[in-house]
Amino acid sequence: MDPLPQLDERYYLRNFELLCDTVQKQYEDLLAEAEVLFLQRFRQLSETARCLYVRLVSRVGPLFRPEKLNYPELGKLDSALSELASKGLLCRNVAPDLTEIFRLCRKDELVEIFTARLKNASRCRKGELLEQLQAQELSPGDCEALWGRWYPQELVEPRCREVVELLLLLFYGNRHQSLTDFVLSDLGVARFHDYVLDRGFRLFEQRTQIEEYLELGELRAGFSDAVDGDDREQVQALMESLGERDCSPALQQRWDRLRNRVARQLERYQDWESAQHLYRCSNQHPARERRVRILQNQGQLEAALDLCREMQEQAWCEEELEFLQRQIPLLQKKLGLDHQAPARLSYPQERLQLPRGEAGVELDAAAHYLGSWQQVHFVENSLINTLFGLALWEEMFLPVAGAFVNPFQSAPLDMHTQEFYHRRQAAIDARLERLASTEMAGQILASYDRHLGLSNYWVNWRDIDRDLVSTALKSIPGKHLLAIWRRILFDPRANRSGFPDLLALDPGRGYCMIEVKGPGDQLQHNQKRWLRFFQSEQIPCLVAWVDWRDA
DNA sequence: CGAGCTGGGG
DNA sequence: TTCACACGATCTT
DNA sequence: GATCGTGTGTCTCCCCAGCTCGTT
Ligand SMILES: [Mn+2]
Ligand SMILES: [Mn+2]
Repeated sequence: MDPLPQLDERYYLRNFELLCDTVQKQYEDLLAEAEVLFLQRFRQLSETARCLYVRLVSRVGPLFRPEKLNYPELGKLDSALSELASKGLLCRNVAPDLTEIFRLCRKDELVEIFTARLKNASRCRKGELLEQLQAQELSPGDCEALWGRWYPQELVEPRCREVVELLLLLFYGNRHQSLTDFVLSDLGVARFHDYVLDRGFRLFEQRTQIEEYLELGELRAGFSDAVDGDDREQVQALMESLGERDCSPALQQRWDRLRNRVARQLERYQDWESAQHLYRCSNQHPARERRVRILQNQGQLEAALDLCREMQEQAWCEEELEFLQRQIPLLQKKLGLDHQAPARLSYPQERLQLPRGEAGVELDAAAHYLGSWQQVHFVENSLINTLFGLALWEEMFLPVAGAFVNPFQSAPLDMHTQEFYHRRQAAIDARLERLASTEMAGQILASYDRHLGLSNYWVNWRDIDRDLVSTALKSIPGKHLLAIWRRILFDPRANRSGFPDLLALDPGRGYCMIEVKGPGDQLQHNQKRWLRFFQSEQIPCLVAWVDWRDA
């Protein structure tokens, strides 16, 4: 590997300032007063103070012990801390609660602080000590007193974290990327296709859309807390706010996914009414499937069947359709109606007796099939998806309006929506046509060479090397690949998974995709759908049912 | 004392 | 946050 | 036996220091 390049000493400050400038240019009219004020104050700080602030908000916190901060490039931190405090960007002398004390201190320090209240301290784990103290229900005052006696200095806390969060959201257009994306890019760890950034496009056109995104994030975090704390009332409260809330089209999917998760939790609490209500508000699979199952479990079979019929009019996705094909005959049978058993899926299969190996069953099976094939690769989804990404690379990064909003994207924003194919239909059709009519392997390998190492949501550079791409293309007919890619395009989100474990190859002669099933494992729904498709396209595949042979 | 985990860092 | 799997409970046998 | 629900591992780059925790 190439050595990583050196970064400028204060790279993190440059990155943050670039981010601030970009957001301000693009979104100035949507910023609230507090956010504008933050940017003003931040810019007035000395460079050292700005650096320290960026360091602190990039870390977990929320509180810090100043003597533990170690930033040699910033020199003594006292004046920077004072400056931050005087500009309102830092709180000093913050009182920590019990959990925060545990985060800030090592175990031996905790024993010093709480020595009188702890038993068997040396034998207990840190978590057990925390439980001991929590059981004693120290008042905040007690806690503060003990802390003050032990720690003579002031804890500090950077302020306006939520403003920084908002700036990140506006810059990236999501909540999972952060300043580290700059670093990874500068270091060359993550490199990106040279796509056209659509700075004229704004993901948010009104303040309310920003608020909605933030609210979604808060409710999601609230749900996570509620589940962790097994807090049934909080889940109930979430149900109320989620049911009523009306959503912008852009966020509808995410809201519905959260509704589904909350409703699922209500099911676990056996609160069928609330769950039904929330599922009814959701237009995202598996909301309707869950409603059918709830009705069925409550014995309301007619209602369940009615809902199934309604769903059949317009199924939301293949998975839902298959659910209906299984469930409708079942309900009819229970109701004593005429019914027709669903057509059973048939596919090539065989049983294998193998000695138990130490690695996964897939590798044992792969070794076995090396007896009849020249190569066997354990690739699951990675190979087909990589070929898909290589085939449609240029189309993936076409400058479609609103597709690229930050410099660190490995796919367009509409990748998972129905629109992805439609917006690029002419280009994609032309590309597939070209791949079909002229030598496909050369074009795909050229894409491999041209784009090697660039981040692409579909392409797995680590596991799929050039030889494998080349051999696979020699062995799999282009017609098969085109059929598979068309099916991926039909629903890129659902159809990017479920491929068989193994690809067996005789280079230039033939291939077979083999799904390995160990004892007790069954075919997943997405695996069954691909198997059915392989059958209809006469694509060679096999399911190998393994059990262990005693050695 | 050392294996293993976490958070911070480039 | 995804994907595949293991395992146990239950219902469809 | 099939199906369903739940929990788990692995993973988002790689290295290092500091820390935890269980073993000697
Ligand atoms: Mn697998
Ligand atoms: Mn398998």
